[in-house]
Amino acid sequence: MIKTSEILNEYGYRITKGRVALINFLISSKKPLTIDEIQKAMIHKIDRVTLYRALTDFTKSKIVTKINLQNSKVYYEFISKIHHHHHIICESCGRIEDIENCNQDNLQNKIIKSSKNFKIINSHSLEFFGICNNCFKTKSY
Amino acid sequence: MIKTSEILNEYGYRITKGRVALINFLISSKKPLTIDEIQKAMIHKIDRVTLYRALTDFTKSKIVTKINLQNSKVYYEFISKIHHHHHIICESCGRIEDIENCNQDNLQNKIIKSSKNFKIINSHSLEFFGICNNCFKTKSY
DNA sequence: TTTACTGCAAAAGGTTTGCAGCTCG
DNA sequence: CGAGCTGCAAACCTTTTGCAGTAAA
Repeated sequence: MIKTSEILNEYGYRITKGRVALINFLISSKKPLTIDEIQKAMIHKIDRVTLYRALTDFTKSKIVTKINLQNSKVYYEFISKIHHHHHIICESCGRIEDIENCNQDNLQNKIIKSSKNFKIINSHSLEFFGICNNCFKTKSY
Repeated sequence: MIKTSEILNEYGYRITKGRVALINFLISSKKPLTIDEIQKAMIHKIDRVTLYRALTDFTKSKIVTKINLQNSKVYYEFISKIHHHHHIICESCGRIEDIENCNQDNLQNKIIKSSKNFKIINSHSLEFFGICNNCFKTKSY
């Protein structure tokens, strides 16, 4: 069980009702969420502007990651220190599934070796786009 | 040498001065460009709104791809049918380098096998974020 | 001639800023 | 008490829409 207040403390944030609720919601959701989804879930608990400010802070502190799933929508997801993962998103309905399998270390090493302009890689993003089984069945792709 | 007018024809677009110039510029740039960069290069040749419309059309036709390089900036890049590639972007100066090495087919197969919700993957995005050699030297990371 | 493409103005969305008041430490 | 956090209004920036005029096929 993750102690939300400890996370906030660790990064020098104050323990406020809004920020605690936000982190808890992100943790429990276990998937990338849009600002709208977050705000709907937290209505009357936190203002939209405050939400933006908190998410910006948390992104800088790497408590949260900001993801772009092509949609031109921005998603936020709690960063689990335990498992780094990626996503596959359905281009039809937007359903998101985690992909645990990553194993880019090899590739990362190869890239560093062959690049003449880069020697440091800090992170990467890897997202897959497809059609989920449900949409495949119901919408005849 | 790629014939721009043939590309436009192939997808049923008209051969207009603006669209020809746009595709030519994207091809010659050989890297992802922001709307601003494109517009600056094409000033007095094409209106910003027209640019958006052309890029939206071309993205739908897969002549061009829209890329999100975390920056919260949107980039557009001409899709070369010859080599599928990815990018590494410098988190300090925004420099972008191509990565030819991809080889995600294996991973793609594994994902399809292990996913219970997805059987079709249409595409993927893979971007690396780091610090380029130049920024590393001059800004002491 | 027909319909796509274009440019301008305006609208619509999403995100950020300013500021005064509140609250955690 | 002081700095960080919050909410509201307003500003800002990017992208889209409406519409009339222009140009490609």
